[in-house]
Amino acid sequence: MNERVTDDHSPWMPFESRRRARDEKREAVLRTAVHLFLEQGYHRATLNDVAERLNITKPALYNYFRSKEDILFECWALGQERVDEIIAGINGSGADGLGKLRALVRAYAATMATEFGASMVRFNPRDLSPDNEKTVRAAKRGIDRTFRRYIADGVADGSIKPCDPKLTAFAIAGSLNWIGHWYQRDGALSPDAIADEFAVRLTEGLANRPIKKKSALTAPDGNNNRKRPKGGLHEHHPRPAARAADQPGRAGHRLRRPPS
Amino acid sequence: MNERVTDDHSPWMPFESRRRARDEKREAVLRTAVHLFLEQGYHRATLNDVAERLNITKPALYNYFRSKEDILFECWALGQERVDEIIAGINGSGADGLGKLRALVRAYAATMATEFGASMVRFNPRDLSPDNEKTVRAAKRGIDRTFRRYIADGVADGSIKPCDPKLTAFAIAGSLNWIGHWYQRDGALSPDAIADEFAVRLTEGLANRPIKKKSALTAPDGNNNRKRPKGGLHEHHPRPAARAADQPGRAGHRLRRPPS
DNA sequence: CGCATATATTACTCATGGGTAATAAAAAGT
DNA sequence: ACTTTTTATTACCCATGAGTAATATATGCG
Repeated sequence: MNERVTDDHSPWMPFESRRRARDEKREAVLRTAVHLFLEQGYHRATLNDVAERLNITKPALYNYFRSKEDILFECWALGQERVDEIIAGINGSGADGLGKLRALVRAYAATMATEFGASMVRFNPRDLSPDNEKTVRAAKRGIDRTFRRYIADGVADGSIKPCDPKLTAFAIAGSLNWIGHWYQRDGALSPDAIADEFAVRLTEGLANRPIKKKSALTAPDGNNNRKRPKGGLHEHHPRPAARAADQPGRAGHRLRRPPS
Repeated sequence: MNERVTDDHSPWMPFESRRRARDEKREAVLRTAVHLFLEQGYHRATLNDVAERLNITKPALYNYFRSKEDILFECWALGQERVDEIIAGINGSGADGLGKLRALVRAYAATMATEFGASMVRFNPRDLSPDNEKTVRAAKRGIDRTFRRYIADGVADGSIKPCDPKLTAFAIAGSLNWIGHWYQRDGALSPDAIADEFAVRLTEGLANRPIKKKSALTAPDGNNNRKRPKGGLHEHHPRPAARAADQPGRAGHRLRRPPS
């Protein structure tokens, strides 16, 4: 389709750069929004605040998102996508229960030190539409199940001392989730330092063997992912067109898109 | 003053019963409010909701509280008072570092399973007036310092293995605070069961000696305090009088009172 | 009873902020 | 250059809900 590249300029450049510019702006909105939502709370932060900080005006935001709630949900989704990647990576590794648990603790702790990660635990699901709320709650249960499964696996394969997987998972996940509440991105502790410390401390009481090494497999990007969580952040997001209620809330997962 | 008890009815009865009735209503407002604030979030729950559930109307609430924010703050204060009592009790005990830490973990966990306890970690301090926000943040720092101090004491007296008190305190407090997010008061787990389990699990990795007994001194009321946290809930709270801005936000701590 | 005080109701005000309509200013395409 | 599409702006609308004024109803009390 349209492969007439007769003259010397690729006809794809404009399309591509336009699409990229759009997604970069979209991303900038989410980064600004998650920052303000965490700083002031979802209800106190206004869309005017978000727009003003981006040097645009409120209605411009509606070229990229359908509603304030949509923005909230997309912020959450970026954090969740990161966690999904982490879990997929660990499931693919051949580690035993304790190894998988340590890897999860480490990567999850680092994620909680990002703003999109913190949004997963500091946003109130009740502020979302019923559909989006269901999606979020299901994802939270999924994370909880993963913790419990790794623990149960470890008990089964002997790498973890016998314990109640449910309460143990709550205890560990609680410690990690709380990072999203106290971590100051301008403070002294680096996300990696916290992640390493927690990976050791939260599992040493459970382990049947001493700690060997920081399993690096679970943190594909070694650095802290401050600024622009590069996960699945570049995915089209076509555009709203003239305003007209059309698409429902959104499909199963990912491939979210604005109005039109 | 006024001890003329010439006729057969104590002149104190009416005053007293009136004052008590008032405080009971005040308390009922707070219990309803904390429930709705936790269930729907502070901003989604309206004062009409609170009033309706009490079979009164919104303006009636202003006989007991100066503002919605005042109600929010008082909910938090009840949870905080309970924690203050717990810490005071433990400080008075002669236990060593590990003993004090275990006692705190146990009592704090049980508190987090109450609605007023959960309000301490689920309410956003940013929703409070600047003064009240300062009070809350100071109290949070105080709790954190207490955890660190008990841990440092334990390391010093040999009852706790060497560790970083700061991160260890964050880890333990995070686990406990998270209880306020997941605990369902209509679920299977009793607050005591959770408290016992957490007291053991969160400290076993740190202890230099095995666990001996559940230190009962820190939980004065053995039962779970479902319904009406009887702490410092009865304390006058005079009344608003005809509406007129008068008293400032509130003094140092406790002895809070309505408008005028 | 009859005065005073406390408590509650009905009927408002009014600031806030999400969302939209109409339209202008850029880019892209031809 | 001219047309179309995308992106942004200005100027609104309007639902919501906190808080208030005026007033009515209990309750206490001499």
